[in-house]
Amino acid sequence: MTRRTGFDSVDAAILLAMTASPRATVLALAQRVLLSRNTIQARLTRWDQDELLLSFERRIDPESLGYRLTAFITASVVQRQLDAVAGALRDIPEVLEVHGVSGERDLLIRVVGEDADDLYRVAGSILAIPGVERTSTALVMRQLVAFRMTPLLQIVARRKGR
Amino acid sequence: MTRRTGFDSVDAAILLAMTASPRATVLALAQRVLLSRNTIQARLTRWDQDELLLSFERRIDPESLGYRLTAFITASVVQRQLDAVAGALRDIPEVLEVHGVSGERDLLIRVVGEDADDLYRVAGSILAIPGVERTSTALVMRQLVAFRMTPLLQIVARRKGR
DNA sequence: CGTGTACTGGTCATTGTGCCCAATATTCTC
DNA sequence: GAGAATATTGGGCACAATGACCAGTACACG
Repeated sequence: MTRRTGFDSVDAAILLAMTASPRATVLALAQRVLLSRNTIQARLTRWDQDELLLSFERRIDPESLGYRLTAFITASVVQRQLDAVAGALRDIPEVLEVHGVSGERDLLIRVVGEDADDLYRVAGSILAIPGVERTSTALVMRQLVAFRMTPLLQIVARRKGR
Repeated sequence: MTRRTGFDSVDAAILLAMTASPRATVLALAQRVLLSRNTIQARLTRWDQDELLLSFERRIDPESLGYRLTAFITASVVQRQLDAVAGALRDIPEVLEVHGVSGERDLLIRVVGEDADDLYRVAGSILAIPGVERTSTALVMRQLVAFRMTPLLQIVARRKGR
């Protein structure tokens, strides 16, 4: 019963509809996707049983909260202290996301700041974490492509199986 | 009327409640935040009038769609062709997000792939875009801190003004 | 070819929604 | 600090949506 599988093509179709109009009711979605209300309901229920959707926080724009600047900071860390560093990063509110990556640098950190000074302060407090060896900051100057999932959803929605 | 301003402390409180339970009804939110139902309703209405919330797509996990690998690709581009490159990137479904950044590299590109081969293919098609000079790929091996907004929300919720 | 799963169309009571109102706080502006 | 503009409140209303059922049917898989 607990499929534990991800989204199938039907899910993708529903997700597309929801992306188009997030406030839509279940009924509205049903006729948009040409499925019965019950089916939609069942899917939705499964989604939050299996926790397939990511946190709502993702829909909150830092800019609307007054954090106008975003930057990506790459950092090299002493491998032994990786977890400690991760913990310290978690304690910095302006750190929104941290990835452990392959390549020259070990961490890719997404941070925000209210303004240039603020961002500078945040960058400083990251560099101050014991175990962090080098950092370099790349300021986001322009959003060329805003986060999107639609193209992939369409692909998944099209492929009939699964 | 159209405040066009971002979120204030009350909004932040509501957003926190919504983050805690995204499926909560307006009534439930109201008593959680200790405000009247009408106030919540008014805020919500304003949010989607002013389009303060980011797209629902953000809540969809690529992994649940079968795209198990994520990578960040940095790229240098011929400045003149920046817009053309951005356009070409937009045509690649696996490209989820593109930022124009300061620093050595010009672009920071978030991509996904079904597996290593797929990711390699995607990286290749980016490198093939005219105007792209160099790229380097950083594979995401671990999520140290998953995207979050709660710490900032709490800060904004606390500060009484605005 | 049989069995289990998913989808359907239907009904039901309950709850939430969107909208209205007038009264009262609160905040802002001059 | 007076006055005006704006937010919040509590109340009420008709309507729509929800979640929960159910039995019948289509479908896919082994």
